[in-house]
Amino acid sequence: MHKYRTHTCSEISKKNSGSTVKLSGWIHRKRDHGNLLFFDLRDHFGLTQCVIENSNSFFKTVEKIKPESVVCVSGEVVDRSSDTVNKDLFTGEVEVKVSSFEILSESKDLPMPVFGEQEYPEETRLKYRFLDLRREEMHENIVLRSKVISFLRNKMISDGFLEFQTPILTASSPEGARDFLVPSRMHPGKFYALPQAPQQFKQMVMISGFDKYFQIAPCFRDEDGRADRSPGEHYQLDMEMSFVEQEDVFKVVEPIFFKLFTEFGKNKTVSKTPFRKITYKTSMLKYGTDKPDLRNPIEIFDVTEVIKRKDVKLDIFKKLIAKGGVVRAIPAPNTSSKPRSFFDGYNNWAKEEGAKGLGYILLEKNNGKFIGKGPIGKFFSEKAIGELAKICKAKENDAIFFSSDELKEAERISGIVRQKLGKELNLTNDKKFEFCWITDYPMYQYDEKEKKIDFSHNPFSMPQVNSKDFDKTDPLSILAYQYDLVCNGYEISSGAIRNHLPDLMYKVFFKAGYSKDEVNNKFEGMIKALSYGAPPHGGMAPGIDRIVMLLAGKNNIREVTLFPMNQNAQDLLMGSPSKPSELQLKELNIKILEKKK
RNA sequence: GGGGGUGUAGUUCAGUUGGUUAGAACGCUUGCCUGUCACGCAAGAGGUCGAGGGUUCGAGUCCCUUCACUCCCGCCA
Repeated sequence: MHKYRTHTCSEISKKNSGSTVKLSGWIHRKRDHGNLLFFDLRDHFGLTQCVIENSNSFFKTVEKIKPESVVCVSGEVVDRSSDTVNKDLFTGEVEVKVSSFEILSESKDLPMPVFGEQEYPEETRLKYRFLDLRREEMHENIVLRSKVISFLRNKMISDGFLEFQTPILTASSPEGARDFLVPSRMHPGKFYALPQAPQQFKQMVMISGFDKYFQIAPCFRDEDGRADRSPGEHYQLDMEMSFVEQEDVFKVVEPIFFKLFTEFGKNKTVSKTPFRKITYKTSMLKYGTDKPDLRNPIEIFDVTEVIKRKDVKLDIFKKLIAKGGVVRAIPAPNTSSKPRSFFDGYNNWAKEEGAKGLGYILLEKNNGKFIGKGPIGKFFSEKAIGELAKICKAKENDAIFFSSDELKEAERISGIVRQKLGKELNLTNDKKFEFCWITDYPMYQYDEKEKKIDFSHNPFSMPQVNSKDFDKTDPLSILAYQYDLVCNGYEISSGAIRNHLPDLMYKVFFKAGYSKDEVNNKFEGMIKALSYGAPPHGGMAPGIDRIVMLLAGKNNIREVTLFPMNQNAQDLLMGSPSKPSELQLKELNIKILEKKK
């Protein structure tokens, strides 16, 4: 007989009745009747109830052993009487009558129980992650993560992609997030950087002629955490293809996501392919964000022209428009009968979020014509109200919120109002995965702080203007072949067709203030590689953690990560980051400066 | 770097207008219990009320400072 087990804890059934089995696992839960004791034995696969009577020589030991101790049990499989069958358990028709009992590893009193669904403080959960991971829900999330990664790997391989590893110790890149640096012992004063993404490497792989590449790639960025963003490190399905245009990438990626979310999405409906394509500009207008939650049917409208009319007397908005601002309208269906407190609540909340305020008007009908109620209703003529309702596709009994400010701020506020309305009015259907592509990102944006033109996304993206016309074009109007994949309000992936033309690369960087020498200096390898025959190529890099989070129905990335760091970028289980020894520092030629207070 | 929230038993929480010995449930310990599956019953142990300072005759409660965690902003090409 095997030393530890003949079966797992989810295997035995009536078929095994009468035979002797050996099981190993954790003591999940004990029910001690004094002279008769039940315990559930748990392993990765499931639970089996074991029973022992006081006549048994192991009885005292079993009574004393603490939950979560690991034990090996053997005994006869017996049928339960019909009134003691547990239908909630796979193995609930039988139980194991303990004939021998061995303790393999004892547990101390638990800082948090494995049994039950009670919530526990994250600090405790992270400190005792191995206990937290034994809990049913976490265990399932991590299994899901593994299955998702297997699915993706299999799919990529069957689609003709080759899986490669790229360096972890690499060079710092001057763009993007803050780098993690690793001191070099052999080159005192010099540092490696951990890759923020294998961006340049994967482009080199294309230039090296491998045609299609993918990798489940760790990415390191020294940025602060969020609920949907781990501090420090995360994983991407990094992929790149040669001789492709944007549409080719979409055609490869869409079926992957459709199948993945259909298979693992807990029966929620998934957007049919091809996914909707929304330009960045349209998305910012209609949804106030470049990661719209399309489960929410509310759309935002620009009503600047209506407010400008002579028969609208809203001077506050008119003044903002005169200063170059805009007015955005967010219709709130069937809310005109809501109490004043509802609207005041939104106004106060918006102010807390940094808005100047949130005007609103209630649409009612009189003799078939719209009239505007509410505090600012009186400032609109009947004609203006009609026009407003038409633009906003509003109906009787709808309310319309207004956000007026400079463009970016008006977009931001209208976007968060739309989100809040969708949620609070129960308009957002949470039984769906709504995918869309956000396309045509601007190549540049104006950096107000630095008073200069800067890249808005990836500087290696191909601009939608050719090299000949590039210098003649207003840089802020130049779009890029740059796209994001968005699902339910989360950015799932970013991607682009890359700029494979060194001549155009210099021009692109020049507009953002980099001379040819600087580009040669900072991207020496890239420029060199592009100068010896580079195929047109493009790809993307979906974030795996966020995908699993969506599939698991969670809104925190730590729920689907084995050993996450906390928000302060510390690993409470392993105790990182930690102080190096004097010897380590000496070898690395590093001296720690005391922080000034 | 900034803003919000939370912090009371091992854990989840309650704690009135500032007023006697800070409570409940789960967990733990002990005892009883042969059909439970959130077993039941009884008893018991367990508290620097995050920390420091202040106001007060008196502070878990009010004020100030600080720390931890968390959410958000900044940041994330």
